[in-house]
Amino acid sequence: MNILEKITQNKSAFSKSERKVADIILANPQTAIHSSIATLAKMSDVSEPTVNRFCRRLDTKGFPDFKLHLAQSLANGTPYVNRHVEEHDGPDEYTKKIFESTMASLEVARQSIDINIVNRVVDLLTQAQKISFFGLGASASVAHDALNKFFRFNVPVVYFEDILMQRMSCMNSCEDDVVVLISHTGRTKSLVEIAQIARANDATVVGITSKNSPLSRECNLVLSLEVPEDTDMYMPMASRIAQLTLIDILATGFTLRRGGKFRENLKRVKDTLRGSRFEKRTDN
Amino acid sequence: MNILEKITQNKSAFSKSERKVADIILANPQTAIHSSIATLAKMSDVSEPTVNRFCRRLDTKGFPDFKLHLAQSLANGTPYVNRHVEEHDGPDEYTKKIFESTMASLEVARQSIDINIVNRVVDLLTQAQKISFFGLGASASVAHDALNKFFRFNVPVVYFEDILMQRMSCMNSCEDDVVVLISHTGRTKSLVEIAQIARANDATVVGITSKNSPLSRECNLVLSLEVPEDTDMYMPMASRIAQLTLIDILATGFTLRRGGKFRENLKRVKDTLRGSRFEKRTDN
DNA sequence: ACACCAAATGTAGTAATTTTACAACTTTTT
DNA sequence: AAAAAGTTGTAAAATTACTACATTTGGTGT
Repeated sequence: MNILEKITQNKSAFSKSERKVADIILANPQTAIHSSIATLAKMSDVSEPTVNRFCRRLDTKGFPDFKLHLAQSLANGTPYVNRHVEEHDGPDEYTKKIFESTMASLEVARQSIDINIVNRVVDLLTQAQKISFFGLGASASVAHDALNKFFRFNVPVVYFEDILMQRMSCMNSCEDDVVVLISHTGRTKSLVEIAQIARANDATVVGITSKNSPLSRECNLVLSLEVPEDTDMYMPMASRIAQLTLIDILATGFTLRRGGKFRENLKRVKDTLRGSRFEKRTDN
Repeated sequence: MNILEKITQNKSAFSKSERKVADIILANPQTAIHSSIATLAKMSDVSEPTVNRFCRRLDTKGFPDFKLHLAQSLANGTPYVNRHVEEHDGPDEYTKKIFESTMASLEVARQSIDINIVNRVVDLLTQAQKISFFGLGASASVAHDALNKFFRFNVPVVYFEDILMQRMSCMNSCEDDVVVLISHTGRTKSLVEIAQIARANDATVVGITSKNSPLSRECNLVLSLEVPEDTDMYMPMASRIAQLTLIDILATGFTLRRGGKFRENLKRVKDTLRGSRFEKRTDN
């Protein structure tokens, strides 16, 4: 995707003159996007068609199209080509990289989401008698967060960390209940079992998990998030952020569906917290 | 900076025909950057010079320059100008808006972070005898997530939801303990009290909270995150994502500080989970 | 070492695109 | 109601990018 990355990668496949062009562009990409093909050719000390051929080699339609791609790469705030954290990275580098990769993952997640399913899940949630959120490990905190959000809506909402409690809760579920199961991989055995139990008791099971996973096959509805996880760190990071954002979306859809008066009620819930807080000074 | 925002802002200052152009571009910016001035003029049902004049009114050098700016704005992940969810928004709109506002908030958060403090906090954490993560309400799930991450590092790590448990834990803390307190507003009374208790017992208190808040004044180190929160929804959304990303950064810094061997250990922790999961089919 | 072939590069002309200059039309003001 | 200011479109000019072809370069086999 990123064209600057592409240039450095393919550099070896370029010809001598094309490499001249590549060097000039990499050295000063900001100037490149504001130059015509003629000036760029002169700067690189090659002919204009060479610049054009260079652009095509990078799978762009031509020079103007190349400039567009380049402009986008520069805009992303991704001067750093590699978003993966490396051994020798200092705090400034890994901070930058983690922010950038998180944002990039959100972008990917956004594109992978099926709006129709979002809508249907919101439908289900608004009509539910009881809503349960279950997840294990890293996804437990996501379920925890969902509890916090939906609790404000004054609907019966359930969350357990303990798998036995989760099972018991699902055994007692009935037709108008919705069980939301969260798992990045969708391979956690006990969650799959819980999905089965919930369905056996006529509850509707919604999975926030990956497509074609064992868990997804047990769900009535699957909100799949295809998030590239940086496996170097051996920790779920981006996937969990995407799940949380999805929770935000469901919660938002929920409040919108309930209408304006409902939102006023939310405000009251928030105001209730005031007693537990220090007042904000009004002099700033 | 962002040209799409600029268009909607200046929309009232435009002439009738220019507004036609603005509408077409706002409706389909992705198409606009790949069109010539002629096709865009035809789509907007105006003449080519009108499009050109439109571009100049937005302080660009001309149509190609305008396309460059537009491309950059789109790359930034900010196609829709208004990121605030509104009453009448459909699922596609609020989904898009929430993703975009979340990403935008991360960008703001990134810029507000003080790398030096990140580095010092990582220092503290690597040297800590015991690490505690406490938060209440929406921040509880962030603390919960931090527990999940740091637990993998094989360091004594503590997390409680219950404020009495939090207090007791802090009373028993000693010099080499680090207490991380998470609160978006920094005005939650009991958390401020916990900070005081922890400090009285010689623990180092790190706050993930906003600058100049009551909580921040009680901390030894403050990682301040200035995140614009969309208060219309009366729910913490973006702030919490930023906090989680910060936790990711601290965890990453922690593993990097500990070196390569430590990371192998992490892999083993992850592998241990395998027994509780369904195997991934290898045929895809 | 020379001839030959293929790949690479440049030249010059062509096509597409954008911009300018000016004329016609609309709207507003007096 | 006429003039002025502002807006929009037409057509030509200028810029810019692209194509076809010619030349050069570098490598390979005899």
